[in-house]
Amino acid sequence: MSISKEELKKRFKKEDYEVKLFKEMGFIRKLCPSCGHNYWTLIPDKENCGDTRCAGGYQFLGKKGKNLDFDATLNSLTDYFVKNDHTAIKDYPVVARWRPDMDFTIASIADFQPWVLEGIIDPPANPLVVPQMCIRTGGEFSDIDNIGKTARHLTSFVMFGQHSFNSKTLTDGYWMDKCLELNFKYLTGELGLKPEEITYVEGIWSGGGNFGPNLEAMAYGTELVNNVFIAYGFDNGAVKKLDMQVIDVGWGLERVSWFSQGTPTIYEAIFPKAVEYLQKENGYKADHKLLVEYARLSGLLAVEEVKDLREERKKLAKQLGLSFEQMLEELGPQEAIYAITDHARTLSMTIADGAIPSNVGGGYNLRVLLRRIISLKELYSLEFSLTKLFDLQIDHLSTSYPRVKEHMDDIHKIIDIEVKRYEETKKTGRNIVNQLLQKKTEFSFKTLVDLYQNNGINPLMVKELAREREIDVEVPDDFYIKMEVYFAKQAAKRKDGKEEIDIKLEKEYTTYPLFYDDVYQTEFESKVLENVNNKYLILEKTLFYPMGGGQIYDTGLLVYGNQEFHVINVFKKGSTIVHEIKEDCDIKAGSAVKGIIDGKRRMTIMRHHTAVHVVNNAARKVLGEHIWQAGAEKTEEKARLDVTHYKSISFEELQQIELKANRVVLENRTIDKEDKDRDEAEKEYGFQIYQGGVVPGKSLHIVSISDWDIEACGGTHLDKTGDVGFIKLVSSERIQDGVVRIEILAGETALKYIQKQDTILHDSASILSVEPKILPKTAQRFFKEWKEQKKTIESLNKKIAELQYAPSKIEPEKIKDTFAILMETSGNQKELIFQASEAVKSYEKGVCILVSTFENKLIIVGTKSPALDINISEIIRELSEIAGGSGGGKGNLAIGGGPLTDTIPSILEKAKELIKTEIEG
RNA sequence: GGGCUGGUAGAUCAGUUGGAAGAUCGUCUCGCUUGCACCGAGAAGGCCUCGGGUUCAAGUCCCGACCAGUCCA
Repeated sequence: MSISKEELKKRFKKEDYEVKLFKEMGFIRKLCPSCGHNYWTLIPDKENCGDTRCAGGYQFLGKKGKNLDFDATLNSLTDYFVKNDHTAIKDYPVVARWRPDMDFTIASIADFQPWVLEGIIDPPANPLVVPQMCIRTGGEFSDIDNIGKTARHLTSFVMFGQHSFNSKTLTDGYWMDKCLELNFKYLTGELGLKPEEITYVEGIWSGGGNFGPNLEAMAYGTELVNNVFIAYGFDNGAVKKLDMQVIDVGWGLERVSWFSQGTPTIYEAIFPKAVEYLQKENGYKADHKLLVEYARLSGLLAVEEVKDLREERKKLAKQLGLSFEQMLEELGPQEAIYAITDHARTLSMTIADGAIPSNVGGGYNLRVLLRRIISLKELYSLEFSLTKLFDLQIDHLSTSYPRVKEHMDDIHKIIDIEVKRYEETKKTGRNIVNQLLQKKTEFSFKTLVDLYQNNGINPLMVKELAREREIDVEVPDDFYIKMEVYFAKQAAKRKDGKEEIDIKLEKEYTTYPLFYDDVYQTEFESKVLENVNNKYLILEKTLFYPMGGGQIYDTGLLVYGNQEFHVINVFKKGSTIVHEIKEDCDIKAGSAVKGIIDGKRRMTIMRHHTAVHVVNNAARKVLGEHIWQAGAEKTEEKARLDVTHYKSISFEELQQIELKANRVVLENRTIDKEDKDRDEAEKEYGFQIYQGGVVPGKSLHIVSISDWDIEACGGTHLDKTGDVGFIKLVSSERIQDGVVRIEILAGETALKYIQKQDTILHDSASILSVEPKILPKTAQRFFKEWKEQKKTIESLNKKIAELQYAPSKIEPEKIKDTFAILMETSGNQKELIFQASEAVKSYEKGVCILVSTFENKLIIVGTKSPALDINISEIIRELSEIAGGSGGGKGNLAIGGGPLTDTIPSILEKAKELIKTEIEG
């Protein structure tokens, strides 16, 4: 399926790239001797393609162009493209809830995958532009460690998407000629470049099984924008033209802004205030000349090719006439400042859109970012206020992305909690390392790996702590790389969505969903459109709700003449609703059938579903604005709702949520349901409607509970909140860091649950013969008494043993100079141990073997004086075997036993014999 | 999504091949000393997270649940 880039390259000839613009302007095609790519230029004797490495680094630094800051760049691009017949649409959240395959939005085209690109729904406009904020915390573009060192990489950036869609039905778009014309006009007209300063480099873009030509615009040693034309895909190994051809141009907004300002790095071009704040607080003044020189050359860093930049940077230091150490000392703090400001910006953006730092998924990347901020701060002893830093970045983002400011409180709160958590981790880490240091002075590689993987203590922390005790711990230079080798990479098994039942339909039908019209209806009449294998029926219209949106399917009957068929599963295949029948069913296509759904079951499911919507907002009201739905399930038995939250929900909070939810039920609010155009709905209500993940389709089923909750939801809902009856929150658990699950019951299931709880309470109270309301107090009293009495018994037993086994009270048998006490007694194992040790205490040479029956088994305990040299463990083992068990011990004590309770006499007999043999011979 | 680690006194943690639950700090009492980590003597404080299983015997071994921490995609 995948073909190498080299092979793809052969498919594209000069003609495939020679757009109208090139012909009209007289661009000529040349081959770059440095990188081997073909490129287009207006200068006949141009020596190279103009890409960073070919041109010897960035040439625009220190050169002021149009001087557009972040927001001005955004406006400039938007205005230009709107003027040129594009529609500017609202950006999508950076948390990619509509994409099960990714955590964060990583490109503007991601907004339209999969449904638009697959032709299932139309794009919101065509052509369009979208200022899409994207998050990239690693992967093929840059390692997180390199942020700040490369002058150009950010973990969050705006991909200003310029998209044009072309298919049989989408005819308003444009293709390469127009795209390059627009591109050229923007670069020359708006950015003020001279035509001959621009080169276009030919390339092949490929991704996700598709590919196409692309032309990168270069100027002053930097790539400004890549014009990608997704035109081809594969069909059974053969190349085919795609039904939907898309222009995917992602303007790197920050890159363009940086270019126009010519600052040393992208960071001071985009968020100068935050960078300045950190510099000022620390009295840090970078050597500007050095910085510019470094930044110019930093473009040459082979970030995309190697993970570890160290070797590359050593070469760079040499070019700057510095030793590597000197360079680190000069630039280290500055690079840290860049990284810190970058990370704060990304955290602000992501948290605003509902992400939470955690230990799984995308949340983990956020945790790493925050921990890096703190580590870098400590490493360079930087002084600054985190709050102020975040405030500055929130401000910077909020001009163009006002929602960030709206979530300012959440951002501060979540950061605060996460910082505290990190401090806890470091504290326990310190304890563990210090304990290890008391025991040993050497740390093996394995120990270091364990500390890192299990406790989050990185090797440098170990080294640091060891140094305090003047112990040197050797940390390999390439620790992290070694570690990866150490753990042969476990192939991550991606769970592939859901198992879809594979049935072949003659064609795709659009089943009319009756269940939206009147949700309380239970009977309908319809016509069979197709019967597959006498097992699956397709109807013209149906009341049966198919599995989807976390709501379980309906069950019921289909009646044909006097025959009844049970519907046991209902699912959607495209726009067709398929009914699975339990019995063999030979109803022919075209027949009229009557459908009856299990109304009681449906009603329960609807109660649960509506309850989930009610609880969702109640949770938001109680816990905070950062609450987003992270999953839900509604069945007949119960409903559950997963929401994003940074800690466990307390019992009190759960009760508060329950109270608020039930108030909404009692207020009997109206629930409106309407189908709305997707763009219109998004525009009107925002992305908040996508609580349950995005539902495909051009139009959305919007369910709104008056003044409470609005969601795009394909499920069936009640007309009034009062119909829910009553909501009971059963429990909450933290299913992972950052996500809590609430279990919800509604209506009769809720009542039944309460009754069950009531029974438990009633039964417990009657056992103790108390009123239920004083049960806790009574339980507490009993528990306390039980503990006290346990202790009393223990101390009494000790006393009894002392008295009972005093030398005056017992008559030991004398074998040579040894006193032997062999007898049956009563008590549990612990009591026998007391007794036996008490018995031998008074003798220089004594041995005691006690046997007791306890819980239908024999317990045998033996003790001896330290001075007596016999193998007590062996004796007890032999005796225990008589009882059908085994035993053993160590030192002066041995314990054993067995199930045969009638063997006591023979055990005592044997005991005497064994001891005699041991002592006498 | 895939792993890994841990849960024992109020806190921080020991606990050997399964065989009598421990230390340090803190608390309390007494003594000494007027003091901001003083010293001495003593005491209280444990459903060893929970539920199963194996065993004569489980804090310890096996399975499951819950809680917490952590690493990687």
